[in-house]
Amino acid sequence: MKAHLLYVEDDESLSFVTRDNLELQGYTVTCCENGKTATEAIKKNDFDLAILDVMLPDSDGFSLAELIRKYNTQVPILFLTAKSMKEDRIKGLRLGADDYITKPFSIEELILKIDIFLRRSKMVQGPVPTYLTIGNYLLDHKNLSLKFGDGERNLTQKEGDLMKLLIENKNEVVRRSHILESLWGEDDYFLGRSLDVFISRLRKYVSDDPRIKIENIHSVGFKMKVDN
Amino acid sequence: MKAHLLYVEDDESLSFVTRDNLELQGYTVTCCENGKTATEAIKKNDFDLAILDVMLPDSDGFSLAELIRKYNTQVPILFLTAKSMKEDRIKGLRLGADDYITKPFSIEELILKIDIFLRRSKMVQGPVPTYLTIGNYLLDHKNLSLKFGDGERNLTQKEGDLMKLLIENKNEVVRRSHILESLWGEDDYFLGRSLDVFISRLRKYVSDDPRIKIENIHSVGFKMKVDN
DNA sequence: CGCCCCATGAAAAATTCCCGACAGGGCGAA
DNA sequence: TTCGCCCTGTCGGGAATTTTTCATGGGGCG
Repeated sequence: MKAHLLYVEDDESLSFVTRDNLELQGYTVTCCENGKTATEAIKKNDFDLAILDVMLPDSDGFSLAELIRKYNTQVPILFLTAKSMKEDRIKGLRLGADDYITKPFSIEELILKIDIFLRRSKMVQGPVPTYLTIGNYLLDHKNLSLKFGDGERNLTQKEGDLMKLLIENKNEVVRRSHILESLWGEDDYFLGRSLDVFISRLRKYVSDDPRIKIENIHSVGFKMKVDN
Repeated sequence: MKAHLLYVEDDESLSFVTRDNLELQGYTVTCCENGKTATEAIKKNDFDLAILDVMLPDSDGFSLAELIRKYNTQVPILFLTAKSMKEDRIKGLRLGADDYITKPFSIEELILKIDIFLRRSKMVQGPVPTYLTIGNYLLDHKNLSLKFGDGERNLTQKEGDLMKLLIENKNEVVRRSHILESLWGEDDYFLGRSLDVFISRLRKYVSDDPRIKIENIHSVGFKMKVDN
């Protein structure tokens, strides 16, 4: 799914280039040259992100931001300011803008910022973290290794997967059925016993840090807890 | 819950003031003066946001950012740069930084940015926690846990379900037959005795808050009452 | 007063979990 | 191919937890 951007900018020669670049990046761009058309566009569409020039012939970016916020309190808004005026910046940020970019800007920087904000709103996938931590343990799931202090233990695939699942849901209940389905693909009584065995093994592995507990929730599942 | 910030800055006179201001804003701040201590802090803690000076005596903000990203691909990272060097900016942004602030910066602006990023990362965090409250208790039905102050107790499925039912109808009568049918699926004499046992147990669980009472309505059902 | 309902502790029953021991089988090394 | 190791799954029996049942006593209501 392509992200849909609103781009309001009165300088046509600039907007033409910028728009082109953004579309090359795979975004759908709605371009407006003044406050009036922008207002209409805002009313008609749902955007994933808005880029607003502060100075417009018949309006200004701040009013547009306010309007956008009436429809949606979440859309990231980026302001384009000619000078880096501190007052402008702060006013914009207060209104719920997420960032400002001072002209002249490099298209590369703009695209990076757009990605950052879209990533946060889940439109763009970020990379997977290399390490997961719990207490003083460090799980490197890709390499199936569990480090503690300067010690290190290799895990088997299943051990690693289970550990990952528990850490990703630390302090929350993970249901047996959920574990069985994501690790074994099915859920029957005997696999349940196998799971118990793995849990028992993991308990041993993490027993060096007394703050970590893998609690059983009777007939529901497990909860990996870590005290502070 | 307070947000926990990592702040890496080698200029002590600056960091002292900044830290003070941030703490006044209600943040918990871990302050580091060099790359070494920062590295340790990153390995040991989970932060909600990181503020990194680009220039450090023994390291630089970029390496720290890379390290942080190995543990967590989501934490917002803000860079502090002495000059607004384009190269620096872009390098930082590529590494997954979320913004940069050029020194000298106003504390107001810093705080605004922090708020923006924290707000955003909270929103992206999984679904809104499904808490039900009664008095000073907090029921997380999905995780079968009942919190009171800083204590927490795990509930069984049935206990949790019953608690939920009562809280959802707080200050209203819930009929025995209704409870039995929604928790046990049927309504006979012995299940009724079981229900009594559960009610009795829940009464104990909520006895830390004297305002909460589970009243019996003779031959009708129960009412969970909370005074003000 | 007498009957039914409720409260609650205790004990029994049912279910689920734990974990040591070990077996089958995959896989690499010799 | 055979051997041996390691991962995984199976088993058994005892432990632990949850749920039901039971016994007793109190209290409301007609």
